[in-house]
Amino acid sequence: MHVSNVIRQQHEASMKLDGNNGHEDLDVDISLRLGRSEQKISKKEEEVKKIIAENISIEKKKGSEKKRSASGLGFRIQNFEDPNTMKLDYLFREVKNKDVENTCLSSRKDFKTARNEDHHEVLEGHEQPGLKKTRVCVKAPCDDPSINDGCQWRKYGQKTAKTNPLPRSYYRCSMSSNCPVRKQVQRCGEDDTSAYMTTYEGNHDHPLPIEATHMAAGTSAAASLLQTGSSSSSSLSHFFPFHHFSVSTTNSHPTVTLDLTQPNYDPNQLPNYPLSSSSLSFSSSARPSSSKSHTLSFSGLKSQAPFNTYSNLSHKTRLSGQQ
DNA sequence: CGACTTTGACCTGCGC
DNA sequence: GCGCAGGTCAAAGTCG
Repeated sequence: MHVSNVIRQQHEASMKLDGNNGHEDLDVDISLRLGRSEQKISKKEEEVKKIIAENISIEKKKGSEKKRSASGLGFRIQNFEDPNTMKLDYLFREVKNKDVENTCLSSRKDFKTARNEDHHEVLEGHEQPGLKKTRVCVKAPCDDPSINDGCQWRKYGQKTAKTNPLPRSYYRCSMSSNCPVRKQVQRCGEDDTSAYMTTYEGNHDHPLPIEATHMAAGTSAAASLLQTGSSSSSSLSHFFPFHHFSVSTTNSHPTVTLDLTQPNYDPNQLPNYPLSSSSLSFSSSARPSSSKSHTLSFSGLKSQAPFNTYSNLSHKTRLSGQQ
């Protein structure tokens, strides 16, 4: 929503200079969703690609859409003037229309209720029976397990697993009395005190501070990709060139693992993929250890911007916490 | 005194 | 059904 507002403001300013109405042809829609689903879309990947190709040609004839149904799935950054991101929208829409075994998509009713009037909405995930919540693991380089990710957490337990001598701490979000979000923090290795694995589970039921919103957006994006069925790392890396990216399913928990301890990715190695025009990357930095503060930052990448307002927009949002 | 942490007990899912 | 292990509860302790 923040990015959307910035885009809108800059676009309106640009339109004023050009003497046009900024509301006429700008329609940026950002949707994030964190829930759970089965992963059966990948089997239909080829079919979906065909559908995408067919519909893109049809849609180009129709021109830009001013209004469209809320049929997105998972993470979606739409610039309706951008044919590349239109492809992503078609992927979501057609996957829904085809109802790929109707296992990983929310119902139309869900989208109706999730979308508000000004087209800026965070779609809530709807849990389905038989599959546990999607988890997002973030391996972050830091010497303090209490990474400030913008949320307020209350520790409710600690356990030492038999298979792992390192204790695991359990936290729940204390910003709201009924917030279901929980996280687990565990040191990555016995001889590795410089990195912690944080596992997030659930959706916040309350407004988040902007720092936490960025974090939630990043993790939600990763989880949503998992839901779309892009289960292979190579496929996911096309969407999100993270430092290191892996997907696993343990105990029926679909899990996306983001490894921030890996070196920064090389922009020159970005795959030549249409969707790279709207992607996210993760980066992290640890301040001098004496300060006991750590920062997780999420930066959006933009390449080949066909939309002139992007050229002036810094997509880098920074999530920082000080203790 | 309220919020948070600690920690042993308890609950629950899963494999055998 | 049983036992194990992960996850959660809740009372007691700690801290500001």
